[in-house]
Amino acid sequence: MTVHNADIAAQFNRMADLLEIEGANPFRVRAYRRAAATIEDLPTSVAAMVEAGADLDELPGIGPDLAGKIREICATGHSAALEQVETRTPASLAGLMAMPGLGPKRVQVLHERLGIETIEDLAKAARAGKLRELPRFGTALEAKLLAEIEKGGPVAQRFKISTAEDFAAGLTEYLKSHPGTGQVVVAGSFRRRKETVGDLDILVTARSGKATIDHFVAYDEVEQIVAQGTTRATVILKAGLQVDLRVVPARSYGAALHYFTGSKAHNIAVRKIAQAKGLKLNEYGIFRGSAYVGGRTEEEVFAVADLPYIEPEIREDRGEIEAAAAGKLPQLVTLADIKGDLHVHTKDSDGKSTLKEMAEAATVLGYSYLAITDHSQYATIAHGLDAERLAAQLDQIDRLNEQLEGIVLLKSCEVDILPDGTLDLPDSILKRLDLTVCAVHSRFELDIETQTGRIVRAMDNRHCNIIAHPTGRLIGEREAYAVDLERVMLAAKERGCFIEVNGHPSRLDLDDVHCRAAKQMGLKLAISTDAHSTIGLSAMRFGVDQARRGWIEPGDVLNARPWSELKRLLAR
DNA sequence: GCCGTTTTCGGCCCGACTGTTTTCAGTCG
Repeated sequence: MTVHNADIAAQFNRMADLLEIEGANPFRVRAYRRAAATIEDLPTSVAAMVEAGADLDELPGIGPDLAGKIREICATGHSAALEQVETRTPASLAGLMAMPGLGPKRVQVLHERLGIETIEDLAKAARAGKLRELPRFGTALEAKLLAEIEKGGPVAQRFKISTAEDFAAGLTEYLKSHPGTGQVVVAGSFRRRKETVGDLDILVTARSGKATIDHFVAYDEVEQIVAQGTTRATVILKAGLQVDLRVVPARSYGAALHYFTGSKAHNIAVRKIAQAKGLKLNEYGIFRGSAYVGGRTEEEVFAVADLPYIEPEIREDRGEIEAAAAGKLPQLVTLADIKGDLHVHTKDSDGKSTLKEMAEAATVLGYSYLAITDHSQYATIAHGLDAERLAAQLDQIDRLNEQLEGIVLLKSCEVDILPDGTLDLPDSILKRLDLTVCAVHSRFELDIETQTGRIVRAMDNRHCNIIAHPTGRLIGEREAYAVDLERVMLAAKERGCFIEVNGHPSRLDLDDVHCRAAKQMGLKLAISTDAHSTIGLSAMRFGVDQARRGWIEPGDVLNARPWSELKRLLAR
């Protein structure tokens, strides 16, 4: 039995939900949620830690009690304490809390007074007009819940960062067009550049909140106005994306930007520091008593806590505050550091653009090299290259390089890792390449041992340089295949191989947590786009964002180096 | 349930909006 970190986190989150419904000590509830978040963010397997006899108390928010529950879940798959709670409070009630308008108190009332346990029970009671009779329920809430259920219930839809960018751009422009509007900035997880966002949090400075909000809710993409006051409003766009707007005065801009950028855990940690210094920090500024003492810029907010500016991408309370206090913040990699792209396709396999077009587009981006990595023969559907066609392409690249100025095309290939872990092309052709990118595109269903062994075996081939999109996941479409990434990364480090951060917004593979793990083990990464056209080259920014979330610095990145230096690193 | 420059007990972040209330609880972020 494999117990995943997500399984443990799910049990702790359910425990928190059910205890909250029971009216337990809110700080106890918070302790379960905090522990769940800690475990979810952990790049190593908690089950493996338990097996190795590691001290779980070392993890933040995990004390003796929760450490015991973790060990129990790892050993048995479940927690007796949770089962105990579920005998009193059905687990399905946790699902009811996902309904907008229902929190722990109302769910408790529904359960106690009407015996409601499921969404179906809730629908029945709402249709019978029974909800309106309950304390602190009314006809408005009853109708709202029923409408939500008939719409298909709560779907915690998340949007890819690239999709969110589309909506954010249009909205930002629209808001800026309103007279009297000052700054307009999208905060929240969007600003922290998470791979997906659940909603957009937009912050605006303006003289009149009401005028700004009236303008906001009149946006032609608005489907529904969820809430509308004088300083904030919430709407749902026709595409289903929720957008929250907050209006603050200019002197609160920095404090509000910090507050609404989050993450929540980061904010709490900073606020605690301010509080310890006798100051109050909220979205309106920094206050001593009731006197405003700052908050116009984010720098002022951090200064209150004696901290330097912390980049939004790492504000997750994963050690950034301690690093800032110690003057050890990473100098995060930026798009400007990137010297070339190491994973792109052309018309020769399944791309849309020619070699020359790709080279020219890369030149425009200021790159000094571009690795051409068309698919190998196994990928028949992608018109993959066999040794003969690849040889012809290599000759063509040689000829093209003689004409090109300011950029060099690197001879490469995205070679399939076959089910047995061998590579899809013979060494006789691979040895002609400047570098070889290897990837899994088949047999995703293999068990974790076999899949991991397959990838490690591929790296045993001395021509293998970079493992592309190491988990194969497609965000919102396909789960990662079962693979022990830690073992893959360690094997890569031992063999002088590297791992890719695929910048395609549907992949972003490695994820942020494993980028950080790679850095900690001294494994360098390639940030690549997997572009299938000249337009695809622009996805580099998403890869860089993901790497930044993983604390990656230019020195950790293969393609932040000039080709002469990169070439030496690739020799194995 | 965790945690400690307030250290083994007593705290634990804070404000806006809604609906239902007639001064505020519940929810949300």
